[in-house]
Amino acid sequence: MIRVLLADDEGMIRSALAALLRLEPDIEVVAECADGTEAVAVAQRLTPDVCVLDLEMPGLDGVQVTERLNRTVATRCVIVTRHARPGVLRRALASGAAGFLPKSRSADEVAAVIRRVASGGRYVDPEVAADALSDERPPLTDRELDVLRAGRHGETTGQIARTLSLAPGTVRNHVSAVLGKLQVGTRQQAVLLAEERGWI
Amino acid sequence: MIRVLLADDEGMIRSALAALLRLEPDIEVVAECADGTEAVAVAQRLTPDVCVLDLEMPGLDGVQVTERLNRTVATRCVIVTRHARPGVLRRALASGAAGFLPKSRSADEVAAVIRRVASGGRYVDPEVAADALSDERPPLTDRELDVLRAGRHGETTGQIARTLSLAPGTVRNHVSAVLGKLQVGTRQQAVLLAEERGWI
DNA sequence: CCCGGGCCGTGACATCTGTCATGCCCGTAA
DNA sequence: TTACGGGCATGACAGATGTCACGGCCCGGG
Repeated sequence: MIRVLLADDEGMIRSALAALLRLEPDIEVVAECADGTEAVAVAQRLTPDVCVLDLEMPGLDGVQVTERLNRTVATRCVIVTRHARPGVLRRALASGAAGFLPKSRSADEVAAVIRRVASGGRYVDPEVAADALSDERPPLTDRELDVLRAGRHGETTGQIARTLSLAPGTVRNHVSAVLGKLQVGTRQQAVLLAEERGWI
Repeated sequence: MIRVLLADDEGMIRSALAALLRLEPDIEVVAECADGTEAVAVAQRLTPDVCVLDLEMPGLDGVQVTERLNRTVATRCVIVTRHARPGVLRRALASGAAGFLPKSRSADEVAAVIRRVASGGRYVDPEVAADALSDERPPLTDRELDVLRAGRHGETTGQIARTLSLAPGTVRNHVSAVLGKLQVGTRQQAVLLAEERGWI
């Protein structure tokens, strides 16, 4: 019997998956969680064989949950996400995830991936993997990514500068470099593009 | 037997719901669609009793699909969405939807709502309805909303002005009014807030 | 009728943002 | 060691953005 923890902030898909998985004779859903923090706590208590984690969750996201669990619990994590971009896959694998499945795939595949991962294997969606190999890796430097992250929600340059302890001019310069590399004209467009590609 | 069409661009949830609904003895899933345009075409051909439509879809969104179907086919639409805000509910009901269900609800409820709608009733999620009554309606004027929409993706003021056939100054003035009303400091923050609240 | 209020459109002005040239620091190759 | 390249930080400058005060339009109430 494979003991599974399910974490997704979207109740409908979480309960639907749980119901489907309960129909499988060799799978037992031992917990359902609605956010990352809860998932970590519950997983540490129950030590499920496999954790199926949504990437986008309030509190800790799927990648952060995976990192913590890999350091503390003997469990294997499958990350499920709506935005299946090469950058996201890279982050997921770097965090130690054993499986990666876009939500564009059918629900049937979840059980199959769980079995594979539970038996010690790994699973990465072939299509995203192909993209990740042909690959565009972020052409941005660390500091440039920092600036984009700090300016994600339309923060003013001054605010970004304060959060990063920089002079406003420096922030503007990083932004300028980004705009050039990404061939866009606005900070907001740069942020949207970077989110789109899973760089931040 | 209630004949149901399911439309959602996220394959995992679509297939999961379909699988669960097929377990219900009185419900038959006659079609699954991945975008709005397809949903309209298929619904016109099959005339299902109930259409379950995701709000966020490529091509036509759930509200637009509902509008078109209400003009052409004898079917009833349930709109399902991840972002269940009063503004969204308002738009959904204005389009003639018979049901409104946030994705935060459990998957079990879908079948219940389908039955209710199929028998001529309406269903609106009580929690969102309460929010919509206590109500925050957009404090923004039509033109201000136009400007926000045109500037959604970080477009420059000049571009916005051109798409709306306005002088740049006018656009700036509308933006300024919005920033004041919404108590934020940036156009991007205003856009994010308006999207958040379902105003655009 | 005339007035007031709300919304729209516009231009002048101050401020903020992006561009550019520059200097610093560090790791590496000659 | 020296020279070079890359990333980081900064300030001066030009252009875009937001603020403000103004005038026109329409509608409903004295």
